[in-house]
Amino acid sequence: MKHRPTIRDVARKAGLSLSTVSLVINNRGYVSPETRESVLKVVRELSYHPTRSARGLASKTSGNIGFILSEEHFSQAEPFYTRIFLGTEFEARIHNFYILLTTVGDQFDPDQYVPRFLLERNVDGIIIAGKVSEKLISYIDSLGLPIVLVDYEMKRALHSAVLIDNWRGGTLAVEHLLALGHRRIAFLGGDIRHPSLSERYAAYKNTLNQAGVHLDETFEITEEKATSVAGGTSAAERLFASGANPTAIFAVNDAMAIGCVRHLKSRGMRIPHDVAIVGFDDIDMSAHIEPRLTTVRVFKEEMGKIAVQRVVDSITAKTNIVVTTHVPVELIVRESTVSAAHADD
Amino acid sequence: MKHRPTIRDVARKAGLSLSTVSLVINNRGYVSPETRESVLKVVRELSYHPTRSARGLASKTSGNIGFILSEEHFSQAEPFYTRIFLGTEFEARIHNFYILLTTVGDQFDPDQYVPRFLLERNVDGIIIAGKVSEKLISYIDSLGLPIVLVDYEMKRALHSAVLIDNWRGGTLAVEHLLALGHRRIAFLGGDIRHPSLSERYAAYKNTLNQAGVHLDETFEITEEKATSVAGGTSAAERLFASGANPTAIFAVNDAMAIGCVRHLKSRGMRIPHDVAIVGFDDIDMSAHIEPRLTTVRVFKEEMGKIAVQRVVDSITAKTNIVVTTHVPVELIVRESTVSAAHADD
DNA sequence: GTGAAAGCGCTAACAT
DNA sequence: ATGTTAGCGCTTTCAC
Repeated sequence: MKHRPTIRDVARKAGLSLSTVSLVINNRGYVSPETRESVLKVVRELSYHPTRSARGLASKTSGNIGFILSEEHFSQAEPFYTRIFLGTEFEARIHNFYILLTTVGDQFDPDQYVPRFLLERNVDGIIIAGKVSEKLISYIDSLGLPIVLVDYEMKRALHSAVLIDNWRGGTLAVEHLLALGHRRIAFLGGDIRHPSLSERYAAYKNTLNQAGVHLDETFEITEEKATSVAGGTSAAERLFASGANPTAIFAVNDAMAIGCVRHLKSRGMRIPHDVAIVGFDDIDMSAHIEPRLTTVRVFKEEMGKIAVQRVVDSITAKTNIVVTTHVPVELIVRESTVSAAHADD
Repeated sequence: MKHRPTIRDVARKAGLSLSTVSLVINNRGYVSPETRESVLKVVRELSYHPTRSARGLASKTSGNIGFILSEEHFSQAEPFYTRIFLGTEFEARIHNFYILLTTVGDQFDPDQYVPRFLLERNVDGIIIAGKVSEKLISYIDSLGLPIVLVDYEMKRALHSAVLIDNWRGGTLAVEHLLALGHRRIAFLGGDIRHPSLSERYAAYKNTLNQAGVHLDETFEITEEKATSVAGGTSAAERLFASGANPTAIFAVNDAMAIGCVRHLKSRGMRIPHDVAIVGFDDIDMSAHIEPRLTTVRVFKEEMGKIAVQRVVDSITAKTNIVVTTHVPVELIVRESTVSAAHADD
């Protein structure tokens, strides 16, 4: 026998039929223990392994999970979503799936461009990270593929989602600043249309309210386009240009916080002495900038793992239960707040 | 017609045979322009797309490229290899391939564990990042799959490889320190068995030699197990514990450089005033630590892209040309060397 | 240039 | 519990 063995070879050598061998291999149906054992023996002897394509064609499954990310997140190699992606890769292997990555633009027009793995029927389920066009989501729905959203939710919860506990995170961050005695706490936000970010903003306002701190609109920067390092710098510029004099800043994510730190340093301000800063996400960099950044840790790999578990559940169980998971967060106190300025009112 | 169209539907509607349609779709063989156009018209009308599994079964191709990474690199989410991986994802989509990621342990025993995509014939070519067991490489060879190595090379160049120009990088780094007036330049290395690292070490020694600087063995730490941040810290400890008093340090990679910076700071030494430091790799963090790290930039995404191009070449051309690419490097001068201490001999 | 026919290797009814 | 029989949707000789 020259070429690699097929299920036929196994059946022949075991003196059984194709279907019996198939049942054993897929661990399905009822096969007597003796028969099963003899099949497995031959499988071992021939070191037989089913071919993915053949399986796929016959069973209409691919063994793949599609991971959809927005173009900008991917091209920037965003440390946040990259981590989530790596988390899915990790978990996928445990469930014997592979992850197929693709990116999509802001807009979605099915006549224009559709992720290839959807057209080719090359995925059994989809994980979507971050915000994408809702048209795309309904398109995928129409294909009957299970979808799990990560760090994004739609108005009506028709899909399983893995979300950050943004409300709690925002609350923890602001409470931390309050506990340090701060009262003039600014908010540095970006594109607040993303549900994760708007929730952090809401938590900020709520926490201050609860504490009886007057909300000052000049302390809130909420229309910076990009929630990036550059966006953080420019938001900080605008904040101080407006004459605001906060003693603490809650940045909507670490990237903005880092940009903000950069700007404050350039103004000769000392952190946390003059201004304390809290970020959100706990990206790798946060622990390495000077001063090390106090932030709200998000378990990014964990989110990816859970997303895979959910989508695998939907694929295998064929059920349509919608499960929304809020992954807990953790306040990580570091040097950007630790020796906080004293309250001044 | 309820379900998605097959090549049959296209053939029928176009009044042609399956094979003709297939030829058009695959852009192969000779089909008259009119026929071709009429096929494409029907394809558009039905919005037909071939199914990957069916194609794969018939043509014995998968449309996937396997990416093999060592377990430790992956689990640590090593920023270096992660970037290379993202580079491959990026380029793969351009060539209509998907990347399937897997990890392998240090040892390879085909009777023990073989990457699933190899057993399932689910990849058309392989990219290997970093050092893996040579047994694994020969095993893949025996399957007849093209291999491209990234940041690793074997004694005899039987495989295409995408390599860093480590020699030039090491030379640039040390020359930079020499130009700043340093003479007592230490080397902080890790597991020198990795060809990339040993080459950096060799370049270090050669450059000092060329400059007529005496090589002092107490200035060379070359048996630290891990080339990690922790490894850098411990290597730096040992360096100074031995009584060495360098004015500059060339660390074999940024992770070690960062660990070294950490140790120097804890000793109260000022960088670059007391000791200047150069790293290698230019991982993201390097630009964000304090002081910002002078380093040798490696174009990691670029390496991933080139690797995909090479493996796609081998897959499509079916040729066996071995191409070794040395990706250029770039010295990035930052604060960890910029106001260097003065030469003292 | 185009068509007919044979299979790629497997799964999934349906029988038995 | 195991076997028989059809395909899954495509590519690929080989005729014509």
